[in-house]
Amino acid sequence: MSMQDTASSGVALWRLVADGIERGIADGRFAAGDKLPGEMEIAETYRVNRHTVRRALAALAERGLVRAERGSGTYVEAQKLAYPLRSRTRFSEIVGAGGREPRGQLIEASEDVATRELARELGLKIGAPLVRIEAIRLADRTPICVSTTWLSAELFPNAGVVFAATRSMTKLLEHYGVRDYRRGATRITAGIVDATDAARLDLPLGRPILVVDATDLDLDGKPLVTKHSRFVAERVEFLVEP
Amino acid sequence: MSMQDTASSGVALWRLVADGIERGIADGRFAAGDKLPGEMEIAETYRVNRHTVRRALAALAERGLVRAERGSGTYVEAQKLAYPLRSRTRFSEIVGAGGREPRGQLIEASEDVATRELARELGLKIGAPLVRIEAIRLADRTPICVSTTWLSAELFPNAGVVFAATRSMTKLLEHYGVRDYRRGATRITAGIVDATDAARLDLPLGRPILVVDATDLDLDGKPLVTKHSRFVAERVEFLVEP
DNA sequence: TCAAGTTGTCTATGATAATAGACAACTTGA
DNA sequence: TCAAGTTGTCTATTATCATAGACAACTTGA
Repeated sequence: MSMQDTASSGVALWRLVADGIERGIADGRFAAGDKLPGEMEIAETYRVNRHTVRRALAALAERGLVRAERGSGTYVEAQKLAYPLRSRTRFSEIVGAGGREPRGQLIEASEDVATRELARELGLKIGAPLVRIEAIRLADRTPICVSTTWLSAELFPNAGVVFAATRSMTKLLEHYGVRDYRRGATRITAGIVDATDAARLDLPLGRPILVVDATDLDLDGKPLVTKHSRFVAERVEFLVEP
Repeated sequence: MSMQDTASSGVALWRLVADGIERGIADGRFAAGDKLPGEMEIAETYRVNRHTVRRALAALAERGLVRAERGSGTYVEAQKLAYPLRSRTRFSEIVGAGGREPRGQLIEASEDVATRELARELGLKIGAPLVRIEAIRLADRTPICVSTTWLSAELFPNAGVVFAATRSMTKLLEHYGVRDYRRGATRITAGIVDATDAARLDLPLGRPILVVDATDLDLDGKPLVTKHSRFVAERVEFLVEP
């Protein structure tokens, strides 16, 4: 097939194929990490030579949207989420700014008691009653991180139920009358994903994760919540701004 | 310059040029009937070869958006004026609805006497005194039609002078107290432009014209005026609505 | 280990895109 | 009438687009 057959549109065939695949990624037909159909299969669906498909895939790979693995297939490369670390950090706003849809999902909510570290972070006494929320955050359909959040059970009774309903920490705090809050100390380390998180993050074992410990404060500097988050390293990129 | 130089976009250069010119037509930078810049000038503005510009213009000409005239230039082809044929037909309203400026121009006004056909159309006796008005109508600066209009000289004395002043048949009738009127029988045929009309319509000899004979009636059904109009076929399109 | 399926690379061919130059044919205005 | 400017047409060259076939290199699952 030559460009004449497409009514001589002035647009190269490989570009049409590339646009089609990109649309498939954008609208979720091909999710991040998914394996695309084989080059031969794509060639057949678009009625085009395999080399033309390769040209299209090369263009997408150039932009980092897909990644070819010899002998295995071509995979949708999850674009890294640019995650600015500022005093005011809202997951939903960050994801939305990237043109993606933020989602939160409750995994588990339970009661807990403050260890010495948790007590210090939250300004409570050791053994104070806490609510522990295990949640996962996604951009579009791609898991970005799982985080464990602790709140004082006395200040935020039934916080687990509220989070399950709102799916947003910001809205949870609003529910208890917290109009605004800001990020306190943030510590970042790295590690290897464990089996539990791997399953939750849809990630193979052995992959690196970014571990973030942070405490959010109200405007008076009083601790509200403290979190222990594990980000998929290959899906996120922290931006530290001056 | 080759396609590589445009970051290998997969879109042919001539297509980009064609799209640019088309946008210029769409947003009014180039009005209908306007002469486009010369091929060389376009080539310089887009930094492409003249032949690439010619390819772009050929694509636009294929779609009827422009028309090249050897030795003169390339012109924006006036889109055909959609001319609905209803019982209430006002040239100025039809042209205005298309976003173009209607104009009328008196060519000649003279006295005449009713032939048998004119007498029948106007409900007068053969030989009755008439006013004959020769006028041309334009949309923007493009001639659309020339029409010969006959009115009773007794009912509309000095009609020629009034039309020269008002340049509108509707206003002429208003001047004589006719508040409203409607279209009676309309007959449409086609023919070839004669030398006189060709000059008036700025049209080469041999081009087809639409010939419309119509009589306008007042609200009681009494004939007011009868017309013999010659429309430039390539500039107008009659719409017959149920 | 092996077969099937995948991506990577090579050669080859024809059509199209884009460039370049030259000249013909025509229009316009001085 | 003439010069300048316009579009039309021709040849020619280079690069890209698209196709086709063959085989290598690799992964995966049986």
